[in-house]
Amino acid sequence: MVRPTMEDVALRAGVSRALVSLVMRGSPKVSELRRTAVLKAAEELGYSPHAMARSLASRTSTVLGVMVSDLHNAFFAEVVDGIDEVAREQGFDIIINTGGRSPARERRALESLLSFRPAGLVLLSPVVPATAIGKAAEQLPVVLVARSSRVSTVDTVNDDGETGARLAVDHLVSLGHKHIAHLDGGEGSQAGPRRRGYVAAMESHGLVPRVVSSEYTDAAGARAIRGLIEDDALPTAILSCNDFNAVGAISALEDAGLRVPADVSVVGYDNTSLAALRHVSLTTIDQPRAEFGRLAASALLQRVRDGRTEPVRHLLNPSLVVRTTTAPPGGPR
Amino acid sequence: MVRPTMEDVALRAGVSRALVSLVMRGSPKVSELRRTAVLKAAEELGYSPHAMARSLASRTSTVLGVMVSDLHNAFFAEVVDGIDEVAREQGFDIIINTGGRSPARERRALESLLSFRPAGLVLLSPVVPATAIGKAAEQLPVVLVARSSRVSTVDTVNDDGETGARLAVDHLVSLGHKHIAHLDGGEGSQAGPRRRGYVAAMESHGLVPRVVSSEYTDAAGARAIRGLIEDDALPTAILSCNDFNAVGAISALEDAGLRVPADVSVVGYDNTSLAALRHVSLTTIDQPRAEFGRLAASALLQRVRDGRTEPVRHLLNPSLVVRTTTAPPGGPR
DNA sequence: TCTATTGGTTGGAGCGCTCTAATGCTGTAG
DNA sequence: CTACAGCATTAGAGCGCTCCAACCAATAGA
Repeated sequence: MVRPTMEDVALRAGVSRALVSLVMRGSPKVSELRRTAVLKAAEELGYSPHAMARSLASRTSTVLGVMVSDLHNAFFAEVVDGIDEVAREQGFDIIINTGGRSPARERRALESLLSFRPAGLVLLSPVVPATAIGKAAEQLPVVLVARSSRVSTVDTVNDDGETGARLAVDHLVSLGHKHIAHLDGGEGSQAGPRRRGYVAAMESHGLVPRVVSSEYTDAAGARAIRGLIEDDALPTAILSCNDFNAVGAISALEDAGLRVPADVSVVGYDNTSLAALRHVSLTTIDQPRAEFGRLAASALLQRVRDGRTEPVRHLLNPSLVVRTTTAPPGGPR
Repeated sequence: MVRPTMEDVALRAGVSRALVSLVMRGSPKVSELRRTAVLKAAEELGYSPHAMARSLASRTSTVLGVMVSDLHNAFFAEVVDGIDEVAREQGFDIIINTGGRSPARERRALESLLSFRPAGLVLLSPVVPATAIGKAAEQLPVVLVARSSRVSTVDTVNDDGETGARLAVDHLVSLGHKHIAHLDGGEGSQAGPRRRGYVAAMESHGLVPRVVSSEYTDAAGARAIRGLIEDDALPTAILSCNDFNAVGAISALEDAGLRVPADVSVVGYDNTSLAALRHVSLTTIDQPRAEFGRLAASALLQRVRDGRTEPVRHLLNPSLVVRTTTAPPGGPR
C-alpha cells in the first residue's frame, strides 16, 4: 500500500536520485549502462513517478482540466474524445470533472480542478457566471466550448447556430414547406443563435416565422406539439431546438395519429447518436463535435507552450444531415 | 498567471505560514481575530490551497479517481452521479479519466490516474487485464463496477444479470409467450450472466431456449432480426442483451412490416434514457445505477477511512420496467 | 606537462504545503 | 512571587520530485 519513491529506485540501482530523475524524464545525457540499471530497478520495485511531486517541483503541469457540465449528454463525450486525442498526442493527460448543470456544483468542480494546477482548462458549456470564468482565466489558459464569452482572455469554440438553423429552414423550404415552426430552447445555451437564424431565414424566404417556446428535452417537445394541436395551429414542418426535443415532438405527433414525415416534417439539431438510430432516423444539423474538442485542446496548448496571448474565436460550420423525418408537405411523392 | 501561496497570505495577514495552514483546514484552535485576518488576506489575494502540495505534505488525498471505460454510454454517467454524491458528502473530490474501451488507452488512463495518488480508484467496466487491476490494488483501494473479479483485494459492485434475464423471461411467459429468443451480447461485459439467466429461466418454464449471437449495438440487433426473418424463424418475443440492441431489433421488425408489440414483443436491458423516451418506450430491465455509484464510493471510503480490508461483493437486484413494447402474443387484447 | 572541454553524475536547495515539537503568553493556583 | 497549566502561535523538517551548479574523470589541444 506504499509506493516506492525515487530514492528507493536510486538506492537499488546504486545511483543518485538526480540520475533516476533524468532517466525517468528520458534525458539523453545518461549512459546506457546506468539507464538500464535504473529502469531495471524501477521495474522491479513497481515504481512510477509521482505526478504531483513532479509538477510541484517543476512548476509545470502536463494535465489539462476538463469540466463537463453534464455527463449524461453524449454531445460532450465526443468533444472530450477530440480533446483527449490532441492532448495525448502532445503528451498531456486530461482530468475530467462534472458540474451537473448546477452553478453551485460547477463552481465547486471548477475549484477542484484548479486546485490541481493544471496547465489549462476546457469548460464545456459551463453555466457558472462569467466572472467566475474570468477569475479562472487570470490563473491559467481557459477555453470555452459551446458557450460564448466577451472576456478577452479566454478562447472560445462554438458552432454557428444561425447558419445551422438557416440550413434547416432552407432544406424545408426547398422541399416545399411554407409553414415552419421553431420549438425553441428558451434560455438554453446556443438557443439564441438558433432562434435568430430561424427567424432570419424564414424572413429571407418571405415566410412568417413562428417561434414556439420550448426546452431542450423530449417532454418539452411533446408538450409544445400538443399545444399546437390544441390550438389547431400545426405547421407542416417543425424545426426543433435539439434532437431530444425533436424526438419528443415526433412522439406527440404520432400519438395524435399524424405520420412523420407524411403529415409533418421534423428537423432536430445536434446529430446526437440518438438521431442516428435507425428507429429514429432524424434529419438534423450536425456539429463537428470531435473537431470542437481538438480545437479547444490545440488552443490551450498554444497558450501553454507557444505563449499565445490574443484570444481565439472558433466558429465552426454546422452541416445538414438528411434522414427520414423530412419530406415534401403532403408526404413523399 | 501566478497564484499566491500560503506564504503570501501569511505575510499579508501578518502571521506565520503554519497559522494560515490551520485556518485553511478549519482548525478550531485559531483565535477569531487571526482567522478573520487570514481569510480576509486570502480573499484579497484570490488564494486557494494547492491540492497537490497539500496531498504531498500530508501523505493523504481527498480525491477519488474514476475510470470510465466509455464516456459515450449514459449508463456510466449515472453511476458517476452516485459516486459523486457520496464523495462530495464526505468531502472528497473525484477526477475522471476515460479509457475509450481500448485496453491500451485504459492502461494509460489508469497510469495517469494513479500518478495523482488518489485515495482510491473506481473502475467502471474496465477492459484491462485482471493483473493490471491487481497491481493497482496493491497501491490503493480499488472498486470494480460492472465487472467481476476474483482478486481478493478489490471490491466489486454488479447487478445480478441472471436474475434480470429471468425477470424478463418470466414477464414474457406470463403474457403467454412460448417462443422467446435471446439476442446475446457475445463477449460483452455481463453478457454471460444474462445469457445464463435466460437459458435457465426458459428451461425452468419447460421452454426451449434460443440464443442468437449478437452484440451491444443497434446495428447488431437489426442484423440479428433480419437473420431470423430470413430463416423464417422469428419468435413471438425477443429478449435483447441491452437497450441499444433492442432498439435496432425493433427497427428491423418494423422495416419488415411487423408491429411491436402486436406481432413481436421486445424487452431490452439497462433501462437507459433511450428506453424511457416516449418514442421508444421500451420494456426493459432496470439496474440501480446511481446505487452502483453510491455503493462503490462507500466501499472505497470504508477502506480509506475505516481501514476495512476484507473485500466486499455487492450484487444488486435488477427490476423489470414494463412499457409498451411487450404484449401477449397476437397483440394486446 | 598543463589547461580546456566534454559528458556523465551528484549534492543541495526549493516547489507549497502539513505536522510535530517547541515557544510565548496569558491566567490561576500554590 | 514562582509554578503550572492551557491555549494560540510558530519554526523547522520533510513529502517526492526537478533543477542548478558543482564536480569528476577522461580526452583533446597547446
